[in-house]
Amino acid sequence: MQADLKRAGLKATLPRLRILEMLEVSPDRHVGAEDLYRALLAAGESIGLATVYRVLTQFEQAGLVIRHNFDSGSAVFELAAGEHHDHLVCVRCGRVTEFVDETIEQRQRKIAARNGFTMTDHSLIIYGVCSDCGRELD
Amino acid sequence: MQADLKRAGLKATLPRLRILEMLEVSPDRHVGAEDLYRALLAAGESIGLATVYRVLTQFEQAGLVIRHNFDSGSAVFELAAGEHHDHLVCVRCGRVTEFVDETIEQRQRKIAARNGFTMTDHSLIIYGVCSDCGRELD
DNA sequence: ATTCTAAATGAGAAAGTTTCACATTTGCAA
DNA sequence: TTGCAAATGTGAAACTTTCTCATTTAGAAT
Repeated sequence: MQADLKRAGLKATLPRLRILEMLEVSPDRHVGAEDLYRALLAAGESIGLATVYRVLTQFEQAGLVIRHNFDSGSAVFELAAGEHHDHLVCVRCGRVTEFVDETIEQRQRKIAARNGFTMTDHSLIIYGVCSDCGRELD
Repeated sequence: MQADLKRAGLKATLPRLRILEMLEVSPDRHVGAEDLYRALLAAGESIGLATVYRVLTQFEQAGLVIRHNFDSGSAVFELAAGEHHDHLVCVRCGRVTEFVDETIEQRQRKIAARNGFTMTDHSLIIYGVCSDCGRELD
């Protein structure tokens, strides 16, 4: 925990520990900065919103979290545990499901190469209506 | 031109015509609302920024343009001419290249189905360094 | 343990993007 | 032409994110 931060070259400060903790404990793996901030307040911590943004950006740079720009307008963050994956986002309830598809991964690499790009990252988001929300539409 | 708007159920007003025109003429197919606004001013039009946003949103809803949320923080818009495609974005110069890959399209549909999602849309962005920018790195 | 210093934080201001409200204007049908 | 609903321009407002800077804190060196 503290070690994760040290390894990332970051001082183990209280706000950083709390934010990391919150990300690990959070019911949804994908949370916005504002949500995280409110959750911290609700948990009795007093951490400034600016710190939340700062720390999330540092975590991103350190590879501890991943920032996603879903269609919502504001970014969501996810603990970078485990391997790379892509996302299915429900346009009704916002539910996020993760998936991996090696075929797509391969083709992306090919496409980048074919176009002379050195791929640094990629983002695949499938938007749709999840099974729960689809059922509600009688 | 006027017909495109009528067909979309939108009155053929001057601002809408100018914005559509600008999108067709624009050197990059992918432009931000602010850029578009400044281009209109530069062209001697006096169209409010709010109108640009409003009209772009209407065009999006009418299927005339597509809104993308690249990593830049603000949205970019693209004329919805031609068929669906995905994007390669250069993280250095911002250059956008389009591509289509039927294999990826198919697998996406499969993945959505397998997860009980009714796919409404999707967004695949490959980030990387384009050939020009790669060359500059000595 | 104490002290010291660079780094980190909190608070609020500020910047950037997008939307809203409302008085005025405009497209279009009668 | 005229009338009216729809659209626009302006500026304010909402929202997300970053910045500034005085104060606090983690951790290294005593």
